[in-house]
Amino acid sequence: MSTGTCPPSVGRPRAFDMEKALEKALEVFWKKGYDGASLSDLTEAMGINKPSLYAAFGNKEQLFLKAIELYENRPCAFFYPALQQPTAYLVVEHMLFGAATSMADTSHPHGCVVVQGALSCSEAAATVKAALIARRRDGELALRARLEQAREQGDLPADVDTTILARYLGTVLQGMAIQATNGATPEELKQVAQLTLDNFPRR
Amino acid sequence: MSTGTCPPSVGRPRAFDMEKALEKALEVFWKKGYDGASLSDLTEAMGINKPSLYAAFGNKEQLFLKAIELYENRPCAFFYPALQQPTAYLVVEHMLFGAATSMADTSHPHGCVVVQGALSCSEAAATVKAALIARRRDGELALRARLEQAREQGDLPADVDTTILARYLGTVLQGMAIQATNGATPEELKQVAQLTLDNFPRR
DNA sequence: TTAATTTTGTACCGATGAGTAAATATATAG
DNA sequence: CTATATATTTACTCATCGGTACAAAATTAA
Repeated sequence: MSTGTCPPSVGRPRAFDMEKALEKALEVFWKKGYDGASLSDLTEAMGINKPSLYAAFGNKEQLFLKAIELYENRPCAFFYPALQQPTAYLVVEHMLFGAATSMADTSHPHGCVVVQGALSCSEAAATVKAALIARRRDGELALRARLEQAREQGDLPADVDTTILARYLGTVLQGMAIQATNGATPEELKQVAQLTLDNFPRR
Repeated sequence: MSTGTCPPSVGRPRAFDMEKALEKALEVFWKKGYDGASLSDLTEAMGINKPSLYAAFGNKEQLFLKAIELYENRPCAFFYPALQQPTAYLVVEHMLFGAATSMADTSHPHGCVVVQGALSCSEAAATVKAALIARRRDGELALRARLEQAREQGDLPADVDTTILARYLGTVLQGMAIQATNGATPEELKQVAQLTLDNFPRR
């Protein structure tokens, strides 16, 4: 039962690049959301037709989930890599400015697909909505753990409540996604990032 | 040309309360978003059938816009009333805690329909998306004007950039809407509000 | 060459989307 | 009572929705 991503050795070879197609699907979901993205939108952008899409990715829901996975693992992703920074301040600085840069980048849709992919949505999107909420919570928990580690190492004041601080930072980051869809420029988002950083508790 | 909301004196009287029906429509749009809310969802919640909806409200798009208008004028709206507070600090305090209370209130859908009603959406929703963006920007501009007035009155430090501060506060408020759809409790949102307020520049 | 296997293109499925035509019901004006 | 005006109900329109059946095409294994 080798259900991996490796292509089978026998049979007609796939005529398109799954990764490229998934990237295109991600852009559609990012721009239009799960409910707003139709299969026609998707197949057109991906350059394939429906049977190919279903054979390769399952269905619309699974395609969305795979697109989200790609989103968080792409080179321009900013959240998890920022956690590797050596100090809490640098972690947050990288995170906030990475968000400002990425979310207003005009080479792809504005904002963050994890925030806006299925926020208010139909019942058909309930599964993907739950998956996105879980991703947002996981991110917040990972940030909290990183801040807690910093606090224990004396890198943050001992009286800081890292749960609240992580939730606050998640709130600002998620708000920046909305600002980006409002049309905020990278500079405007960076001003928000800087103001947030100015208030960040230092050792 | 009296195209007001006053009912005509002749003809069969309307059998439903337009305001009540609009309130129900608002709840549906709030929960499901513009794309995710079907006319069946709407007519079922409103307790009327489609021709009545179209006769009374025009079409889905106009119904949405009227629902948004109702949303901002309802008694539990917190944004514009907060601007009436006598000091910048009190304005922001009322705004943040009003948001924390309202957005996690379980008597209606979580979050804010102006934020999440049409964030990522289909082309059919382009008009309402633009309308929501305009509302968010208007709110931010009104807050900026209030902060600027406070600054001129010496109620805020003279070196405060009210444009950036208003954008930052708008970002936090919009992020709180996302947190609310994540399932954050009123208490959790109030902790974010308090932390934001702790950093607010005082005279 | 033949068999087995997988992808592709076309053409379709039933369900649902937003929106409406037309008949009926209920009111007021004269 | 009659005429007019508006609302309601039912049944419908056409387009699109997500998803699939089927046959042709393209590959490897034997």
